[in-house]
Amino acid sequence: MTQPSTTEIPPPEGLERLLGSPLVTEIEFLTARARALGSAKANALLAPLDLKIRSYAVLSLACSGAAPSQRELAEFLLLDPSQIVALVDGLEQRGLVKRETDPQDRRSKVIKGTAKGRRLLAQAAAATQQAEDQAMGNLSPTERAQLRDLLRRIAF
Amino acid sequence: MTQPSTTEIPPPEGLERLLGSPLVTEIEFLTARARALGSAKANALLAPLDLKIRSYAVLSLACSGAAPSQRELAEFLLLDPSQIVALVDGLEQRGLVKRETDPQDRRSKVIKGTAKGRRLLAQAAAATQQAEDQAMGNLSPTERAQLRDLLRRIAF
DNA sequence: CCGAATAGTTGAAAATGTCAATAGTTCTAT
DNA sequence: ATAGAACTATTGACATTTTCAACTATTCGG
Repeated sequence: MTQPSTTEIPPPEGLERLLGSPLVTEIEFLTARARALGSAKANALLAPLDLKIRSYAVLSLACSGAAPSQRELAEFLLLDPSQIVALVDGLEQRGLVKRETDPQDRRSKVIKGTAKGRRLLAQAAAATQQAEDQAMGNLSPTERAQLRDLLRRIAF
Repeated sequence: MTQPSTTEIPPPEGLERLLGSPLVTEIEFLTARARALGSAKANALLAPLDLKIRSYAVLSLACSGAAPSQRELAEFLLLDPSQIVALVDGLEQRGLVKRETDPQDRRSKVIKGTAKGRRLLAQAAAATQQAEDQAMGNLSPTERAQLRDLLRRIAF
């Protein structure tokens, strides 16, 4: 005796009921969900290159020409300094980045991408670009630009 | 020439240099950073109520009237079902929600907020609202609405 | 020069995420 | 009607991530 058995339309997802919840109006929830979906996709596309979002971000900044110190990476990526150590260790062992002690301040080490690192970054950037395209398939280029700008203003 | 070092101007944060990095144009990175900042703030404001973002989300959905099953919560919050068990356990032990086996399908358990749960939710919602206000202080009400809509479209 | 502060590193503990196995229930196809 | 497939919640193991407290080397301020 199931009520919606005979001629009722089965909901494709069944979660429409929850979409009306007040939670869905909260930016915090929406960013968390968008991030979870996006990073899952990006990680999947980066996996063939033996990178994750984290290591990709470090590699990208290392190759950007900005020559960030590990402390700067930690602050920028909102990670604990000890995590940066692990990430840079991994990339350095693969010959993708190198540590250089800053002559100005010999406590700090500047992270620079190697030629090999830049080559891998090119592929990785293509992968994340693809992930972004998939994630934002619903949005027009204008809307994507809008979203980028709005996010940038709450992310810094 | 990327060296504007006319005089030694110590930057207030020092991270401006990294803001020009290509990484900053990637939505994935921006949502991750926005989410990290936002959830840190929200968690801090929820801490006095002995809630975290996760438990708050479950409580909110439980009290929404939608009477979600645990499987639905898992899918909606993009969490493993086993994590839902733990979250609901915690809330149930505090008398904030209750489990009811669905008469329609006795495998599934429907989560409903109690009166006590709704009272706490009211305070918690105020806290997250405050967190959101702080996080989006830079944005006008119109921009906030825009951001919400754009996020909603990539989050589902 | 000396003490305070900082950058990187190490290691441990706590929190999260992931996954496989299980019991009870429902569904599907004979 | 029933056997087998599929699904829900649950448990427990295991990996990953997060968080934090030391410790060394170096720089900074007085």
